[in-house]
Amino acid sequence: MDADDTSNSPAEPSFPERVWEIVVAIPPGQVTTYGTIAAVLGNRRAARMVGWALSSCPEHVGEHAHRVVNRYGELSGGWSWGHPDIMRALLEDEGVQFVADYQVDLDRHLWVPPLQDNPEDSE
DNA sequence: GCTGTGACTGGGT
DNA sequence: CACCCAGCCACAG
Repeated sequence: MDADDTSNSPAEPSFPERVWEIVVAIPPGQVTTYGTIAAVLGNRRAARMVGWALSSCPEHVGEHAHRVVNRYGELSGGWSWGHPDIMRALLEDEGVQFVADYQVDLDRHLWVPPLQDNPEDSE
């Protein structure tokens, strides 16, 4: 059989697709980290891919991207809005508390998405 | 096709 | 929390 079969549609969600699904599922007033999303997807080391996915995400996903921060709760991708202050305003508007001008209180707003179906990653 | 870079993380110091 | 190092994958030059 030929390997070129574009008519086939496995409909298998790719990595960035799953990232966007989780990002848009983050409830208001809550935040999550790149590593958490990557871990739920089954690849904790894929945190970089999460960032890449968000940097190349559709506009509707960008509406939720402000709820994604790094492991220290810092607005690492704040400049993607033109200025971190914009991202901070969005989070504060949802009731998120900050321990610094550009650092959220993870101990209070850290949200963990529901584990996906990933038999792999036994760490 | 190799190299550098990146919205990252974890562990050690 | 800060700095250094190593691992991870995808994309741009």
